[in-house]
Amino acid sequence: MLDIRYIRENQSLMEHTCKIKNINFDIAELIAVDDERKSLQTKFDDLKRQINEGNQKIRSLSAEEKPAHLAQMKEISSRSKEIEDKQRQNQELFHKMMMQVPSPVAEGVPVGKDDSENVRVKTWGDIPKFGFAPKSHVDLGNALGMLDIERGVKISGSRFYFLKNMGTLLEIALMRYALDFLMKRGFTIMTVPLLVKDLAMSGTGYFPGGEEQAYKMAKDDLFLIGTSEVPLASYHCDEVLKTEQFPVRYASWSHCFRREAGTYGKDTQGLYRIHQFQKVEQVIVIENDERKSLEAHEFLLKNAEDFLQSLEIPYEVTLVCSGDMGQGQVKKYDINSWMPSRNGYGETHSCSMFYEFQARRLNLRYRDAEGKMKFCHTLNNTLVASPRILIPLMEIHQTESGSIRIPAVLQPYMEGLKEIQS
RNA sequence: GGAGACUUGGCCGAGCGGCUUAAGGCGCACGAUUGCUAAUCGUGUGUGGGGCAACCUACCAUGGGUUCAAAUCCCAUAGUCUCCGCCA
Repeated sequence: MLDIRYIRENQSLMEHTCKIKNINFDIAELIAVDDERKSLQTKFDDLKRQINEGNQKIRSLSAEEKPAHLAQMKEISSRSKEIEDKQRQNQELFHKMMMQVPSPVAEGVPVGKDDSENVRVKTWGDIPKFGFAPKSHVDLGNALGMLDIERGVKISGSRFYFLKNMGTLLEIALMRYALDFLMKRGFTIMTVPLLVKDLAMSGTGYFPGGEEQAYKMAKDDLFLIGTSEVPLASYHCDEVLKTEQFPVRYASWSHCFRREAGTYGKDTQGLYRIHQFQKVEQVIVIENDERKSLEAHEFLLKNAEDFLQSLEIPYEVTLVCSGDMGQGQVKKYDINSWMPSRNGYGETHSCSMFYEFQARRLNLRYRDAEGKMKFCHTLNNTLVASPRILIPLMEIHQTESGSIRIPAVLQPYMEGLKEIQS
């Protein structure tokens, strides 16, 4: 959500933003609704003032004066109720519209229609050349007893899977390594609720719009999180933080659930696109300062890059173009890791910067040095998501004999195991 | 799951339907004073909305309702606590 005053003062920028983000929204209509909101508010305030004044007078009136005065008061009161009704409808519409307004993009964000126009800003690592026919993670996993997709489908349907033996341990090792990694970089780690209320989904910007992608617990009005960004960023909602608390750095390990509606037939191979996965996520909350946001954004990116480098996984970083960005994002990097079986890069990380978009929705504020209330800035990035990360990890480190070499940093988390063999 | 009690500003805590657009205290900020990291006194101190401003207005868990008028009465919901039951 943005400040309506900002929207009014930057109408053409806002219209441009809708266009380049492919969001069908009428800024002029919003402003008209806001005009009505203001005029209703003024009318309502005035009637209320009359009522308050009239009420003060009642006690000092004589018995003869009272009936006439009361009749007049009734009249004003019913008028104020009418206005109040109109105001309620107007507020509802206003709020609904405000929730749809996109954030303008930061300077330097490329304009483009979809992910094909994202701009690569960096690559790291050499794309592996195998002296043999490399296997896919599915073949490797099956051969090494690490996964069972067929039975996952049998039990839960498409896009579900079982991990087994070293597959399970490797995933847990990655999660634990990731938490240690972030703790060393100043993050407070958390285990979070996996079921959240609408306020958290809306507050982080997933609703409205993303309802189809979330599993809903109908009886309880709760939603399974698709990322722990949701509970983490919501953690301080409705609170007023102190500047000494910044930067707030939270990391969590969680399971994540996504319906993947509308992706039928897409990425059906293996562990790339599934309904349930585990992730260690980074979230930062800081002051309302664009420069600090940009710094934090680079910090989050670097954490993920360093992590991938330590796992010896080649990757590219892309600056996501306007059309591929979400409604609230101001700037976004994707990290795509090399996946031999796809013969290309596949998205493994998404690093988002929001300015105050989420903080406004979450009512997440702080008092600045002058004592003024301000909305915070929020950012987030993946540190690692599994089993997707297992794709490059298994495929890149496979050997001719069909085993998988374990990167040195993970070995301590695998009781010193250096290689997964059949 | 059953029964009951409670929910007021950063905190504590008053509050017979109109003199409360919330007393008082604590805390906090600023100032004064005092021979000194304390005491005393004074002033100020919530969050939104409208307005250049003075100012007006809303907010006493949340949402409805009654009334000319609601923190105060009624209904519903949520949360906290206590007791009972069930259970890992």
